[in-house]
Amino acid sequence: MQAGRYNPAELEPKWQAVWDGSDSLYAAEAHDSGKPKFYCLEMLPYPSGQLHMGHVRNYAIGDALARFMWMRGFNVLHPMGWDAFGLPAENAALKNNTPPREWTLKNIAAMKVQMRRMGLSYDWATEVTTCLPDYYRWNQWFFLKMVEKDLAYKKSSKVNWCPKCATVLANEQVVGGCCWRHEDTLVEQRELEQWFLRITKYADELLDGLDKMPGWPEKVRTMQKNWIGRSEGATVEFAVSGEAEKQVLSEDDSQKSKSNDNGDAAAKIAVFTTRVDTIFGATSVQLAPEHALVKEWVKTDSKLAADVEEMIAQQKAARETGDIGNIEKHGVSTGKHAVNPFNGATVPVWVANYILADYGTGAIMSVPAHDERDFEFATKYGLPVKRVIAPAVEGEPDALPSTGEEEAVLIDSGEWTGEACLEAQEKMAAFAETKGFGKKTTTFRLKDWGVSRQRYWGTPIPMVYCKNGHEGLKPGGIVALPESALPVLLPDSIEITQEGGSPLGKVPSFVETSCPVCGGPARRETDTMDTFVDSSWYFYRYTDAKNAGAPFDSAKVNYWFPIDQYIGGVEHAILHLIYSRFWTKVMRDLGMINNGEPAERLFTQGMVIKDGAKMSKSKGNVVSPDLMIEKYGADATRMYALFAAPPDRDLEWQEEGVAGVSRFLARVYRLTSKYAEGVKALEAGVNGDEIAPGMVAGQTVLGAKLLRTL
RNA sequence: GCCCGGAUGGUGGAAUCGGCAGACACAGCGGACUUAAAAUCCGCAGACCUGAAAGGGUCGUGGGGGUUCAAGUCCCCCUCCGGGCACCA
Repeated sequence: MQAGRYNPAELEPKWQAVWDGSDSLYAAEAHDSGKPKFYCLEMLPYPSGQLHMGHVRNYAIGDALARFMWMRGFNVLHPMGWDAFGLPAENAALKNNTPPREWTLKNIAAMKVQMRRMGLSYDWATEVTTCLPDYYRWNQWFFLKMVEKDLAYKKSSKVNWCPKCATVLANEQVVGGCCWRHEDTLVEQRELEQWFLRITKYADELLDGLDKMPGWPEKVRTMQKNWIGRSEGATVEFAVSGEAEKQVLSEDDSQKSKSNDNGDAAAKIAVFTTRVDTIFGATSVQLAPEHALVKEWVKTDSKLAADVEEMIAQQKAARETGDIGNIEKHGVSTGKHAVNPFNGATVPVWVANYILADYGTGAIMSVPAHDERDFEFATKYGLPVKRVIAPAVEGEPDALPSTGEEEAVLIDSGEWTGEACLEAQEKMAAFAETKGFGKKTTTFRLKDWGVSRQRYWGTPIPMVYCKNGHEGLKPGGIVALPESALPVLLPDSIEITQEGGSPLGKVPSFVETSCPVCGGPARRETDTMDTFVDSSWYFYRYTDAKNAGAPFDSAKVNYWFPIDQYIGGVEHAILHLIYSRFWTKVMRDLGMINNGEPAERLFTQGMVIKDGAKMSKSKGNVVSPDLMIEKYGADATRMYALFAAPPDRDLEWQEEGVAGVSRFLARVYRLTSKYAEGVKALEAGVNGDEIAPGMVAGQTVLGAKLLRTL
């Protein structure tokens, strides 16, 4: 028998047919198999209809690892699914007049064919498709649980609106002021009634957990840390002098409203600071233009009203040119004054464009001597600068503003003079609390997750609005459906529009329903859930994908979890990867799972680039995986993706390199074929000229390499 | 501005704990096979100097300093490129 010629076009389909034919080949085994388990997971794709090189790289890495662990004798779970809800299906519907459901399922089928051609070792018996009712009904189920636990609530607030998507976006979906799907489209602010998930309840745990996750890249942990943005400091109340109005609180600060019944209490401004030790150096108080007190004052001060309006307009303009963050500091005096409760000093109250309404209390004390921004502002407007931290070298004052060294000591600070800054921070906050004008406070940058979307192709929110508006229920007659009413099915053939409001609102058979409490007429919620809800827990469903009575069986999840290796793009660092950590903690608190973190190890692979730029249609540098497979075979394509650059770095796609890998595989094949006779003699029954393809042989080596890298 | 990466031949990159820099591959060059070409196989290949050749020598991992018997690798300073965050009080 002559040495076989390497012909992937012949070889690969043959073996893929063998693999497809044996269902159990890559199937995970039962929990009592006695083998150690290994859960290898790649982020599930959106079924756009076309696999791109980024997918190929992601899945080649996961596949090599899964096979490696499988061959080492682990019980491996290596599933795949489809993040199948989302806007592109609606856009396609508008464009081609194809229903989103049909379009999506067709794409899934096409991509599955591509994945099989890639020779990826998925256990298709555990496949999850998020747009099918047997999956999304559990989104609804979780939502009801969260309503019950007060983790889901509805409120009116300023939200991000993408005019192209014609829907609201979560904060995490706004990238550089633009929509995450439309990087050239600026997000607008709109005031809307929306459902929110109380992710902030877990802010501390989400943050502190990051330090106990050595298997996650430092980069991702840092991004999450910054996103959560915990600041420890204090709030201190400055009384507005000469005011005899009711206390006005910033909008988010509902807790403090108790001490509000005293009608003649002076208006107070609560400021948040991380450096309460420098309060003796405060020479003004600065309010955000949107601050509640400012809204009061402009009613009787038309000059102030005009100035503030202009400030807001300027900010909006800056946001539109992308210059927000660089605009010059700018402020107007309100003519009012406030009293520093620590030393009784009366300082002017200003409105300034660099104060954010939605961070802290929307108001600060300005300490120009020890804060750069305050210094810049004070210099511009001639406000006094008062040093309260001793210079590092006595008699040689360092340049202002100075934030103080570790050992810095306070000066000119009344009874705290001579205290070390760090200690003074603690003591002064405690003092303020005993005196009732302040307290230690922690604020977060993280906001609750807005999950309402004014779109059709998503999970219906299982809530109704009773027209009778019962007593004792949430305001406005908001009624949660009973579990027995699930799933709330998405109606099938409807007209997709992109005008204001969800397309579901125009489907009477969907909207009109009855109240589960009184039986009277009711209107369904027509917004759908953010698609990031779907991907927040999909990897739990893989362990028990066909369960019709529950999202999953806890025993199965507890066996497989945590995910041993999660692999995907870094672009989800503060989207999917923070939402799914939140969801995991919620499920843990519902008693459904043991573990509080979903993944032991996370790997973020680099981008695939071509001619120095990320592959994209607009740049015209897209390389089609299908074409590569056709020309060089799946093995060469995959092996090149693994070999040509370290998995965590960007990979420059060079077709000559794929050709080189293909030649390498041909050599391996010839070499093995040459010895096939001997192998045949040793193992009667094996076809000598049909040595298993490079997929297995090559990947043992690459798997070992990968493990070291991961 | 702040945080995190990165910089090694013509090219992608390797060097895992401080121990022969340039693995492997692409492109290139020479040879074999062929009527010829492709494919395949064998070989050469960091730069510079030197030698007829075999060989010998000097320099060399973005730049500058340092530690060490020994530095791509550790320390300090700087430049450039990529990414993230960005008035967060």
